[in-house]
Amino acid sequence: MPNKLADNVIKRLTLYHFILDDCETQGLEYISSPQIAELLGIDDSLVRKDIKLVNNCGKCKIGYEIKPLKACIEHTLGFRKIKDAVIVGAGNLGSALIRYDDLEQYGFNIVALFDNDSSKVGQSINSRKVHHISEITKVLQEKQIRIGILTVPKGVAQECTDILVQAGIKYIWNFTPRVLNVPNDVRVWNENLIGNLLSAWADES
Amino acid sequence: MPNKLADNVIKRLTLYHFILDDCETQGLEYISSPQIAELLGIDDSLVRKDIKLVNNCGKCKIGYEIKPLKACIEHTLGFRKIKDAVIVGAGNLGSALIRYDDLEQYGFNIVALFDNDSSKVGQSINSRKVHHISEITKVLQEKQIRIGILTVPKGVAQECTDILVQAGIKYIWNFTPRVLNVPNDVRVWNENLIGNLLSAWADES
DNA sequence: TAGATTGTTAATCGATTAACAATC
DNA sequence: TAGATTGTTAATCGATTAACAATC
Repeated sequence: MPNKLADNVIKRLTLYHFILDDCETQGLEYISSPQIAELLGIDDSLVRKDIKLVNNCGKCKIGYEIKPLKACIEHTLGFRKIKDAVIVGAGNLGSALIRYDDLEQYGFNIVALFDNDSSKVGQSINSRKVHHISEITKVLQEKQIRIGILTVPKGVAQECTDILVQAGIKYIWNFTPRVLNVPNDVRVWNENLIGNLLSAWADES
Repeated sequence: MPNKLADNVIKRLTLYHFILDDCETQGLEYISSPQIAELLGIDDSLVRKDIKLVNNCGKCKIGYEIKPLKACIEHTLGFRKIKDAVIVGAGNLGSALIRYDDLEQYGFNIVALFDNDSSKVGQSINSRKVHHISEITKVLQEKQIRIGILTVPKGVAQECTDILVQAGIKYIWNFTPRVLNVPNDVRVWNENLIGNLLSAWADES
């Protein structure tokens, strides 16, 4: 990534990519910034600014060419670069994520799952093996994995985090309703489903 | 909700609630704004400002009393108010969400699921019935439901959205990698898992 | 040409951070 | 008292919006 983009920009670029992918499926060739802005309820000049950051140029009166713009976003956000990750917690959410093919399409490769339930250990979900949590250090170090997805019950969230940190994980995608305590060199993304849903719903008086 | 709070504030308040819940489990009685700020990597004055918005008062030198603060956040964000919702798409993600007990704890009550796969229709998942998508208008209007959770394959996302809108849904929690086209009076929250994960990972050079 | 669109600068807006008096 | 903390105002920072010349 050339210069670090702001989080908001990355999220919007991802949404633009969804739109472009959809347009491409429909066989369209061009799209304009007001069209994108309208779909997302944002200002069209913001769309143009964002697109400028991925080094794509539009054409006056016509807009942006869909295929190259899509490729620019993919390149800038690193969709093509394979990012290995593991899932800790082979429960419902963990199982759903490993079957969520879109993750793979955007470059995230789930290598394995971990759980402490011995009835799950040894099984395969979507052709990925479930290991016992005690094997985590071995597997992570063998495969040099830096991204961990945490989908365990909240009661063991911190305990599992400590194990992940110990094993050398640097990015934790946290689906538990818990705030995790980690060293400074580990980055946590709190998915915070509850907070997102509540803020969407907060318009309701 | 007295005055509409900013989305960022709502998300932070939810994270504070996670922390308070954890502290309560540990039997703690007080917590200070620098302690909360440290856990979240934000400024302590921001924490105090947020807490002021839910009408809770701290004590100099001691901090905030955990139980009442937790209750204030619950009241302001409406955790206690039951919010009925339906899930459209009884696949892996939909099935995982209906089994995700934390949603219920924060006041979201999933009433039913809908799918077009006749092998799923009639079954129950976590004691909620799976209906055929054609029944949606009937069920929604019967139960006055305004929140829909969309976990269908992206190819049918817009089609299902149109059905939801037709049936009177006003809030859509969108888990598909698609931007949905809706009328002005319908609010969409794009969960955008991909964008969130990419922005967490974007530090990596 | 007239009109729609891009690219870009300036202005605005809102959110976060810094600072500090008041309190216990 | 000394020190830690709250509550709050002012300053800063960054993100979004408005405006408009250039382009086709």
